[in-house]
Amino acid sequence: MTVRPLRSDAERTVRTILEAAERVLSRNPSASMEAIAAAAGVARTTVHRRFATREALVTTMKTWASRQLASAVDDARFDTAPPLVALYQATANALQVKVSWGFSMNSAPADGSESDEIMAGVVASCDRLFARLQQAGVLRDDVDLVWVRRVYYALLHEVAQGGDAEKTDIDTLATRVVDTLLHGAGTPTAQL
Amino acid sequence: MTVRPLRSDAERTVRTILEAAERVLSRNPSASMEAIAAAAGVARTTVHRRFATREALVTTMKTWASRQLASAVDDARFDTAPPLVALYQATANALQVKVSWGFSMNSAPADGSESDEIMAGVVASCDRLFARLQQAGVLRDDVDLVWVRRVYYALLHEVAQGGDAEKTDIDTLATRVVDTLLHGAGTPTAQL
DNA sequence: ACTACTTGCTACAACTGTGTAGCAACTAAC
DNA sequence: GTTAGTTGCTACACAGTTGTAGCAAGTAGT
Repeated sequence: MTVRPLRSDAERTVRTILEAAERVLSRNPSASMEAIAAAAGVARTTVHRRFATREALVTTMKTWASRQLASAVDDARFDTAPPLVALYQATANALQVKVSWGFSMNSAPADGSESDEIMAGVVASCDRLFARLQQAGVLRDDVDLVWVRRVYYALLHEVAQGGDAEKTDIDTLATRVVDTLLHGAGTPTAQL
Repeated sequence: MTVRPLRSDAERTVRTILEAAERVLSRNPSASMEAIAAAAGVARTTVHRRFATREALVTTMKTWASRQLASAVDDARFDTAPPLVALYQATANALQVKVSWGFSMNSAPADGSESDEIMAGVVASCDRLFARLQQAGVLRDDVDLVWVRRVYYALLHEVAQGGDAEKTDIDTLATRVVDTLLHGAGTPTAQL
């Protein structure tokens, strides 16, 4: 159920396994431990030495990914920088994490788990930022901020999963997300 | 691998199983045949009588769902109605299908399968519609139409999955999707 | 050399899921 | 009443996955 802590260069093995698991599980969420071990270039028993159960492995992946995302958000100085700058920075930073850790970030974490709490914290930061953007007149007054956040997450997801994530540079992708979130795809005069 | 066709009221059983499978698999994509049978209120062997293998069941679900989506698109008179009307209609119709058949529509169909071809046809119709919208001046000239379609799909997905899908009426949801797609959430003056 | 640590390998037990077969019972049609 | 069709149930064979244990071998530090 929990990770068995070992010594020295085992650290490296753990990282290797986590990255391989992310690679494999993002393609096939129900891939076997055997497949993960093969991708990591280690024996299946070695994986079990580090992660007692499959569940423990996945939990660790989620925690690991959520921590990286939290760092990415912190680096954008969400609460102090001018809101539009923070939004752009956070988008670029989050994309970088999301491209490499898509599986771990998309599968919902267990209630009360560490990753659950971290992700909830990120959502809270996000909501605060959008509130600031609305007060600054960047977001319309009549939009539902929860909906805005959901759209923002969906756009991040879309851009991170799309095949262009590897070959297009982060800034182009981030610009696309923020621009679409703010202005959509229509002309200003287009009316429903 | 294929569905075994039987006679009379077996038709009803098949529908029951398909709907139960959708309900169960949308919550847990790797749920067992046992769980699906239980949800359908039949014995597991009965499921196997209709669908020789698990794969056959899923394939049938995808085909079924994609046909319904194709109907929904046809009903919107994609190619003849004024483009904005068609977009709104198609959105409302598609949402109705997507809410009840989320699993079957989201999981990628096998290459060359019937559902694959149907879904490809829907994408083509969709792209034609967006091209017309661009020519009509509804969509900006500088936007990438492929990106627009991807955002549109993502918005549909978001709205159909969100908990509000059951209790909010379809027109409100469709309006939300189209409005967000066209204008985003920002004020016209907001600049990146 | 000795020790601690880690790994690969083989083997094994337990469990789960899948697909098939046979049989008794029920239903509707004729 | 007979028949065809359908279902539930039990049972079984088979595959694959998970988790554990033991042992030989390799590496690094002392």
